[in-house]
Amino acid sequence: MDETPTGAPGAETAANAPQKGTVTHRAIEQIKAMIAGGRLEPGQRLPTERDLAARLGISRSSMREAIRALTVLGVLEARHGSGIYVTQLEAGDLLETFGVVADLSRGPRLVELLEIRRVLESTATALAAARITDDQLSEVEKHLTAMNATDDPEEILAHDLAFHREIAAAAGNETMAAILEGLSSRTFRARVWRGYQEEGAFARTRREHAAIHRALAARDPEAARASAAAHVGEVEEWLRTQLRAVP
Amino acid sequence: MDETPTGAPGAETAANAPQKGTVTHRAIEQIKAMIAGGRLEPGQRLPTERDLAARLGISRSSMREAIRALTVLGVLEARHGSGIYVTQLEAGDLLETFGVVADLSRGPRLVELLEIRRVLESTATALAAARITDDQLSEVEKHLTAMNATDDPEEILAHDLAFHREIAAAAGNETMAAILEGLSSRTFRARVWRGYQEEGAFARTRREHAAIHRALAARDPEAARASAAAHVGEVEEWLRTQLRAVP
DNA sequence: TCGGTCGTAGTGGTCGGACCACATCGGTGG
DNA sequence: CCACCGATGTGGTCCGACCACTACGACCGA
Repeated sequence: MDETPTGAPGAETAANAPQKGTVTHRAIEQIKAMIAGGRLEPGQRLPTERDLAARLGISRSSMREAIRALTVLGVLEARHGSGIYVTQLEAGDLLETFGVVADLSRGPRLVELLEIRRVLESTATALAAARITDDQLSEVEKHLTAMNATDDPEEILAHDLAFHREIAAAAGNETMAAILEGLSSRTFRARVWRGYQEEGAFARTRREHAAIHRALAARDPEAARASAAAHVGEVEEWLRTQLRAVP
Repeated sequence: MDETPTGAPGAETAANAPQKGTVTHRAIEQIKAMIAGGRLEPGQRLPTERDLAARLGISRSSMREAIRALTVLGVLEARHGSGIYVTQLEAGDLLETFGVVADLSRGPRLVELLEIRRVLESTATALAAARITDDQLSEVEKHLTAMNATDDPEEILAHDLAFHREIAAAAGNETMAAILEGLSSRTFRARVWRGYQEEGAFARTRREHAAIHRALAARDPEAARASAAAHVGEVEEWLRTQLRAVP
């Protein structure tokens, strides 16, 4: 796959790629390649930092930077005193960084993100309407009633998040659920939500949630898609006018 | 705002976390917070590694790991000999890592990713049908004809990618375009595409591309959405049967 | 004066070593 | 048999040195 058996008695394995970018970048690519190539399975333990560094012929410092980067990306997981492991490479592991995108985006980007969320959320809700089990539905209802039973913004937000999370989970596409999770991350949600709810949108939000739940209970994908799209669309439109007013 | 007059373990220093996780993790959060809080603008130059390390009271090594991680995430950009800068925080900068997700996903995850691509691609194509300019349309046509004029798989793939890239760009949602870009990254596309095209799907692909182009030229969003969904759906369905056959 | 050249200071990139904090496992003694 | 404890190995942190590159200004020749 990547060997270059050209002479070179000294170096054997992995000693290819002349000198692209930084050595750390090279190390990152090597490890990613090992995983993509199946030489490292999810959950498997890697050699020690010192070993890895020696194998690629770089210092431990540089190797640590590479490992740290992959850790932040959700590809690796370092356990102090134990070792370095490949994550399960589940959607949740890898897409956690999606929240960073949402948190650092501003202005027009926020609207774009909401547009994407509208598309995905409506699709997920439609799928959920067709697949949701009774247990999952009752879980959704739990958060719905809890959300309507309090007026503590923090609590409302928490149940709101859980409400949509349950629906996304019921859609059966973990990757989609993970992305939606990122698009609803605490900070992102808080930034937009705060202003939105301050304008007395509680009642409207409540109606929209009720409509979504009704569609789910009726197992009506079309109604579910429409109500979810409208729900996100309301926030989206509000944000759009906000940006127009205060550019 | 947040001076740290050396030492003083008593802890004051506006806005600082006690001692969660690793110091590197703390540094990452601090820098992210600085950007999210507007204290660091896109394109702005950061203090030197040595300075930053001193300010947060950590070693340069740890600070370097933090910077490296943020660099890989597309938040920062290090220029050898010059300094460290905040990226423009455009969709492309931050979502580059999305390609990693696509490259490392396997099995059922691949289908999920294609499902997401189908949803987003069809939406983007529909939007493009309503907004595309004549110039952009001719650009799309260029890649379409070039794609049909050769039988070199590599070249076909390149023009295929460009074809969809142009359409995504015409949709006017940079973030969506960036995500789709990641979902069509070279390696991801190559892994799925290769097998798909080996089964003589060229003709079918050609027809589907023609249909998409026709819808765009007619400025017909509905037709565009349908043809794009069908296009991705074909690949998706093929992959689904593949996984069923060889689990 | 103008233009290019060359030093030099400052920056990120790399390295090696040292020590600390924690997890794990085996042996020990009850 | 179990609880304890120490040894060992691992990642986490720090330090100091040096290299490679960039930026900028002083210098020199035309």
